[in-house]
Amino acid sequence: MENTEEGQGQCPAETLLKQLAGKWKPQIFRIALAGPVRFNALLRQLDGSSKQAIASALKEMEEQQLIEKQVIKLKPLHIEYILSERGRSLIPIFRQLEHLA
Amino acid sequence: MENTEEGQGQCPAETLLKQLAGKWKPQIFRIALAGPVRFNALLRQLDGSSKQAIASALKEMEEQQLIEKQVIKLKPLHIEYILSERGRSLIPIFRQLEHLA
DNA sequence: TCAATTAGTCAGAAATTCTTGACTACCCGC
DNA sequence: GCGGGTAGTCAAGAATTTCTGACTAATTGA
Repeated sequence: MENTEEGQGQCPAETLLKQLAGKWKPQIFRIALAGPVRFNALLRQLDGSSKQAIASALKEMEEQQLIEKQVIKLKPLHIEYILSERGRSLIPIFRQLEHLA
Repeated sequence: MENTEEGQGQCPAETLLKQLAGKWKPQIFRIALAGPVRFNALLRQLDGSSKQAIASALKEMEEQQLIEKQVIKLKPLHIEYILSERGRSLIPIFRQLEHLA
């Protein structure tokens, strides 16, 4: 069944939990805390991950404005992902989640 | 493949996110904030849910000590689910998740 | 006794998510 | 041109999660 942008409007926390949770998103977020990340670097760091899963996680996180994509016009053409302003605003709650776990 | 208690030890936030996120857990948590809940009441409130999904969400949340099960020995034998101490300790972060969404 | 409500469990199908491997496209060095 | 690194996309199958419907079992009221 197609879930055509059908929102879970009753529960606001659910929205944010969906954006942060998932198989790879928490780790991507944690790594991005330390600075810009690149696609293949993530793939190497996240053991057992796949291009597809990383690409789709990054895409969703970009759509939800957690991260931003930056094209670095260098010799081999790099693409960096960094936390957006909204992403940075979630750092405190992410830290709390880490401490309360 | 069996995921035999293989932990995502690198990312502590992931642990908590997994416990709170999911299709029904955020809503169950939110409803439980207001007071004791019962199985069939949840089923009626959570539109589109199924016994199986609610039962398994409650079971997981109980294992993770977010909620507690209480048998009320009354005429038709009720079972109430209430937030445990750990569950109550997560209320502030849940509220923050709601406000930041 | 029959139907209804309580709280589930179980098996099978459907939906979603993830992994694997092949492939594209650009740039660089040899 | 060939191999290797950059960043992906696509299709197919596997794994996981969820829904549906049938069923259990105890209690209650008619």
